[in-house]
Amino acid sequence: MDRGTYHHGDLRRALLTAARQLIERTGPSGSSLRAIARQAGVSPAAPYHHFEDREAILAALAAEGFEELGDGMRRSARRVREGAPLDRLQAAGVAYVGFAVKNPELFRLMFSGPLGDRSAYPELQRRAAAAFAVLQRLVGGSSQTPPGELPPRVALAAWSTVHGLATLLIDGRLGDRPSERRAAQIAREVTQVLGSGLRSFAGSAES
Amino acid sequence: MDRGTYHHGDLRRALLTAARQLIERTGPSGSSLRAIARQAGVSPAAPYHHFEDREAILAALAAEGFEELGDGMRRSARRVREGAPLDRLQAAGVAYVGFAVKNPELFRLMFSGPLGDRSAYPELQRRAAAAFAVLQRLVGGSSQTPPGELPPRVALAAWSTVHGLATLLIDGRLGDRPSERRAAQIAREVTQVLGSGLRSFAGSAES
DNA sequence: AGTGTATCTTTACACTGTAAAGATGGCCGA
DNA sequence: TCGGCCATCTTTACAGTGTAAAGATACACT
Repeated sequence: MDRGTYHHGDLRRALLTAARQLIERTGPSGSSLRAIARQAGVSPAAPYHHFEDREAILAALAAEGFEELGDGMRRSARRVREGAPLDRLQAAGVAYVGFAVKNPELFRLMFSGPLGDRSAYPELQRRAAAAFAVLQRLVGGSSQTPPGELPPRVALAAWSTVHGLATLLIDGRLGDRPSERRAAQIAREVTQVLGSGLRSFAGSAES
Repeated sequence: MDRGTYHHGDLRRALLTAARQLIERTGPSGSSLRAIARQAGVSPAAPYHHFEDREAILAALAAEGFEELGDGMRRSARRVREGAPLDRLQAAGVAYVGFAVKNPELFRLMFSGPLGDRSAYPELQRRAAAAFAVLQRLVGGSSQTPPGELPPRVALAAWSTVHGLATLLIDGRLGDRPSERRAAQIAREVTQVLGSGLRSFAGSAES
């Protein structure tokens, strides 16, 4: 088969990498459909044979991002195998923030991106849920929440904290964007505060 | 004097309210400069006499948002005057989330909005810092952090948590966007987890 | 080899942000 | 009271955008 070796040779892939370069270099405003096509060396209308929309390109990009984010958290958590469960949760949280600082524009796209109706991209939702499930498993919840349901409050608190810190950092709301090393340090400090809270909840029943 | 009663009668104000309506109704993509001008009943080029840019309009809108956000937190915190400091902090956090759920598009604009170089709008930064100072005061820090400096970790953790929860909620990442009442309940639950963490930190020295 | 069809290009249109030049009408000094 | 000034708004124009429609190209399969 080897689909994707017709005229250009996997233009779909080429468009995605072009888009990723552009979005990280010039922000979402610089990654117009035409610019992406230009970067990939094709005409402005060529992408329409591989994607519904300009939005669809961005949605595919975001889906990739969620995949990487989930992988990163899993890897980090596994590296502290000997540690307590909370240490593994913290490692995943630090990885979460690290991903955001390393790919700020992609991260923005993945969340508050210009994707209007998110339910139009089920694949995107699926991968986003999978990324969150990593955190949730580390908190101790057994299975993943079906999309649309609220996760248990502890997992939600953990997610909120790292997510909030990540967006505050990349939006420059805490001063100039920090280096990855510095970001990791900040993330450790903040998650430690949260960890104290989680420990207090260890005994209580969850609603 | 009464500046702003020339031909149209305070077009600047009219443009801002038009923009606010549009952004909340049709998202940021629907609030083009031309659409704003149309809604205000003027020609597409008229806004340029009151704002540098399309971005400048959005920046002014965001600044208003921060003002309202800060006021809302202050008001909520003051209403639980008899409560413990942590209760007042929680009230402010719930107000933070409430504001986001009530004005989702404005909230998005205020933070990860399409404002490229945020340092180009010092007024915006000033008001954003003022809003954060409210949270910081409630945590117990005495004065406000100069912009560019990292706030003490406890205040940062508090901010991160409510901010993260707010963005997760309005981005539909936790299922359909909840009602204001439901959002407040979720916010209370999450901030309670955080509160346990803060209590544990009450005695430690802060770096 | 010949044909079908996915892929890509060309062309076109409505829309965007914004620059430049012209029109309008309220305000201030005479 | 009047004349002129100048802020305000409009008109016109241009480059860039997303995307629809029709035409060209070249691979794949019979």
